[in-house]
Amino acid sequence: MKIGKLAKMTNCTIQTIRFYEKESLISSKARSEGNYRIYDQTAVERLLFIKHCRQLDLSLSDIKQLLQLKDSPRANCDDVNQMIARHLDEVHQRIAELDALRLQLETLQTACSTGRAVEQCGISKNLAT
Amino acid sequence: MKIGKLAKMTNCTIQTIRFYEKESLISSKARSEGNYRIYDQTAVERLLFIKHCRQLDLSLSDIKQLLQLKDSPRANCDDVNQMIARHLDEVHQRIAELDALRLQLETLQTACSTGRAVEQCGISKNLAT
DNA sequence: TTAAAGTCTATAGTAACTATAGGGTCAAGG
DNA sequence: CCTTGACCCTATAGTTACTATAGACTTTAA
Repeated sequence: MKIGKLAKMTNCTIQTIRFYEKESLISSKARSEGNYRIYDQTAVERLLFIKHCRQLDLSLSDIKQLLQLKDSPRANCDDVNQMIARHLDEVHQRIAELDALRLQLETLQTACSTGRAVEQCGISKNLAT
Repeated sequence: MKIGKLAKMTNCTIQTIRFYEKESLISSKARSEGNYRIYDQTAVERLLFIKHCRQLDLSLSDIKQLLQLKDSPRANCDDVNQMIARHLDEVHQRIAELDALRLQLETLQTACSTGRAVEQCGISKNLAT
C-alpha cells in the first residue's frame, strides 16, 4: 500500500509518517517506480505501536528504544520496566505540579469581582507581587 | 543597572531577558555608550510580573496581553478574568488527561514481571495492541 | 597594559509535529 | 492524445519558550 492508505488505516497524517521515517522510527521496505513509498502489514502494526506509545506520552526517543527491544526479542524486559517506571514518575510529578497550579489559579480567581478597572483588579495586583 | 544585575535580581538568565525583549514583553529605556542595555526599577517589577505569570504557566502571548492591560489601567478587568478562567480550564483538562494516563501506565506496569525476555513481556504485548 | 568579566548580535538547537512551496506520477474521461 | 484531479515527492519554515553557542566589543581591576 501507499502512504495515503497507511495514513488512513492508522489515523496518522501523511506528514507524521514521513516525519517518523526521518526520525528512523519506521521505514518503507520499497519504493514504487514513481518513487512512492510502499508499505506492508508490518508497517501498520509498527505505526499503531508507535501511536499507542504516543498516547501514553512516551517520547519518540523512548519509543525508538522500545522498537529496538522489540526487534531483538531476547533482550531483557527490565529496560522496558524501567522506562515505564521513570515515565510514570514524571507523570506523577507533573500532576502534582498542575494541582498546585490549579490551586493558585483558583485562589487568584477569587481576587477579582467583575466590572472593575484593571487598576483595582485583585488578579493584576496578585500577579505583580 | 545593566542586564547582569537585572538577571540576578529577578533570577532570570540574561538570555531569557533578551529573548523577552525580542518578544516585546520588556525593553530597556536606554543604552550606555558601549551599547549596553540600561534598566531601572520598573524593569525589575515588570520582569517579576512576567516571571510570576510564567510560574502560573501562562503563555507569553497571554502575558503580553496582561501587560498591555496593566499599561492602560482603565481597561476593564473582565479580560483578565476570562483569561484566567480559560487557563484554569486548560489546567483542569490536562490534569484529567494525565490522571487517565497515570492509570494506564500503572496498569501496564502490572503486566510485566522482571527478568523475562521481551518476547514474553506483557508491557510490550500491551503496547502492540 | 593586560587579563578577566561582562556585554553585544546573530544563529542554531530543543520536541513533535504541522504547513507550505514547487514539483512529479498516475488513472479516468473527453 | 490530452487534460484534470487525486495522490505523491523533497525541502524548508513555522510553532513554544527558551538555551547555547560563536565571534566580537566594552569595561573593570590588578
